[in-house]
Amino acid sequence: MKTYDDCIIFLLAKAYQKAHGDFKKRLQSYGLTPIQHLTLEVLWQENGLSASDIGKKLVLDGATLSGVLDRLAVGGWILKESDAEDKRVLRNFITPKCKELKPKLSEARDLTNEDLLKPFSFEEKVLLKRLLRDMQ
Amino acid sequence: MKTYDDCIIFLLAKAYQKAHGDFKKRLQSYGLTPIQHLTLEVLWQENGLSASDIGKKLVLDGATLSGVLDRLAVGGWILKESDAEDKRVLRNFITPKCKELKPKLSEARDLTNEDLLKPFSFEEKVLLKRLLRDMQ
DNA sequence: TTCAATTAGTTTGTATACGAAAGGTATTAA
DNA sequence: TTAATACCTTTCGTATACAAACTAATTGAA
Repeated sequence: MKTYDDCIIFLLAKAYQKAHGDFKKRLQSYGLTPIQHLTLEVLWQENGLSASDIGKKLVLDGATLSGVLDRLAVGGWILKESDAEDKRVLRNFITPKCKELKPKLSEARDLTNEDLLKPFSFEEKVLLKRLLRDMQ
Repeated sequence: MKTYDDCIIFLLAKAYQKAHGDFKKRLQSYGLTPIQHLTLEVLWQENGLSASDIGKKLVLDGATLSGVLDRLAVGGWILKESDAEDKRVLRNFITPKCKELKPKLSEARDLTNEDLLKPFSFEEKVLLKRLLRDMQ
């Protein structure tokens, strides 16, 4: 390991930086950030999850998610409702506006993914994803 | 693309999160962060570079680097000196303490890289690095 | 030469990210 | 039944990250 260009930490940082930046630009017109979009994605799969649930799925700190969910609520993307059985829990529900825009938003993610993987063959795409998963 | 687990943006985010977190832990006893370490690495290669120079090498925003260099100076890792020829430029120089600790700090980075790549064969390591580079 | 455009660096504002601690609620154990 | 423990969320502090606006210094073109 001589230079930062051969350092996996640096390479991952720069690859993530590019992916995040590209996605951020594509989402700009919607007023959403990448992590906000990702959070909505979890709720599209399973509406009404708590911050704790979402954090487990996305491997994200509760403190981080607290702010993300706040901004999503302020933006009218989700609605927080207190759980009747367990008063500690706040459940997060997709709003009609959010449901309506889902196809467009998912398309934005798909297009970004395609663009990012454009340099690679099918085999390379599969391999890259596997290698990244295996780092965990 | 059905779930975030097949999304390259998400996979990169999580792989980077792990690399960054592991490196952060390993550096904790030195009072350095990963990005601070990376900045020092640039200066070890070429002492006296300006913030602008470093930003070009690391593909980092000037606003970000401004804070990073400030904290490095406060921590006694670098010394800022005004350039005689161009008064706009601040050149950053490694301190003796920083030079002294370089072997230990480089070892910390190498060990983190080794740990992160432990799951892979030699061929997979080379391939992963190439794929990440080719994303740029 | 002069003045517009460019460059270097900082500051401000917004948004992650996480550790630690605080405050409220629920469960378990003695 | 109370005390200890575990859980859910928010707040605080620190550190990236970047856009935009700003000052100061330099360069380039008319």
